[in-house]
Amino acid sequence: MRLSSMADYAVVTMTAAARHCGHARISAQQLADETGLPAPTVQKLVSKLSAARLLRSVRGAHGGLTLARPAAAISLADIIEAVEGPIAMAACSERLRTDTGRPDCSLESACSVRPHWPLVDAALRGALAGVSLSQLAAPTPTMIEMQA
Amino acid sequence: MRLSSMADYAVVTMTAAARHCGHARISAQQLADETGLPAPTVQKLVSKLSAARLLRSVRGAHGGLTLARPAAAISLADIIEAVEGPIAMAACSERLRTDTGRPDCSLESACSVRPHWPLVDAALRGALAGVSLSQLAAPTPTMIEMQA
DNA sequence: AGATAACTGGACCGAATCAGTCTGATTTGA
DNA sequence: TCAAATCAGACTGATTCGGTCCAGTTATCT
Repeated sequence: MRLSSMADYAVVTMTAAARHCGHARISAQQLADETGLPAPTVQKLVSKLSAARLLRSVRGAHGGLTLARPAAAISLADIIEAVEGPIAMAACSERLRTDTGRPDCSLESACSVRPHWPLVDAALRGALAGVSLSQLAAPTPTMIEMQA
Repeated sequence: MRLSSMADYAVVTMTAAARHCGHARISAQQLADETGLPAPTVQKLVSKLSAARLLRSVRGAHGGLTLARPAAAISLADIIEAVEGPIAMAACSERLRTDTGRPDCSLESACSVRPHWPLVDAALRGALAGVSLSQLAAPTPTMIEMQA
């Protein structure tokens, strides 16, 4: 139940970017300086975040990064999925949607827990989707309401 | 956002134990046979689950395991925390409650995201606490409602 | 047009965590 | 007293992950 370090850093990076939204474009190097994260790590992160359409990047001299959407329209679930892939608690629930049907869990079709995982995943994703980037960027913690 | 294999197996093991609740005590070996998991792994799991007061173990000849509480009173959050420790998304939110205050994240007090993690953790835990073992043991998936 | 600045994508390596196994100690019932 | 079964800890091998570096591409400024 812990987040990977990369996903953690991604949240910090997006929060830093959100503070500069509306101002100028910000470079990956600048984000690294502000967050204290190593520059190559930030570069790797912004690549994934751009591919997921959370950041918009402008190349060339005086290029940089901006949020692709307003901070209120970006959720914690978006950020985590951009870096870690789809939210799936159990290995078998991830395979349900991705691959060839080749079994790796010895139980497989006989597993009674298996059909329940997608519902759990959805519940978890709902909780994370209820937290917006603008809430995370706020200096004072705000109430987080859960939604179905 | 993925569960560790051990936590995954713990859910499967608890589900198997729930199906025997009310009947006789069941041995760790029996659980291993039914779930298809290696016996030493199941032993390690039941140790943790017993320490967390989710299973009650009876030693000696004709000993075995039973649920410590009715399946409806055991939540997915209980099982996961028994195996993985407290639910904490970010490393720093775990340290908030556990240790000496020694910093390992270079941002520390200046980190603007930090105060928000406990709220996220609570939201996530709430979602997992809403899923009971009796729901997981049911052959047909049931609706999972979220609660604050 | 040339040079510079910035993002893009991949390969690579060291380290830490984790899954799994084994062995010995403890407890209970016959 | 013997046998059965759980309990607790250390150990090991492998997989994954964090982090870095490099070459390539694109756009602006002089």
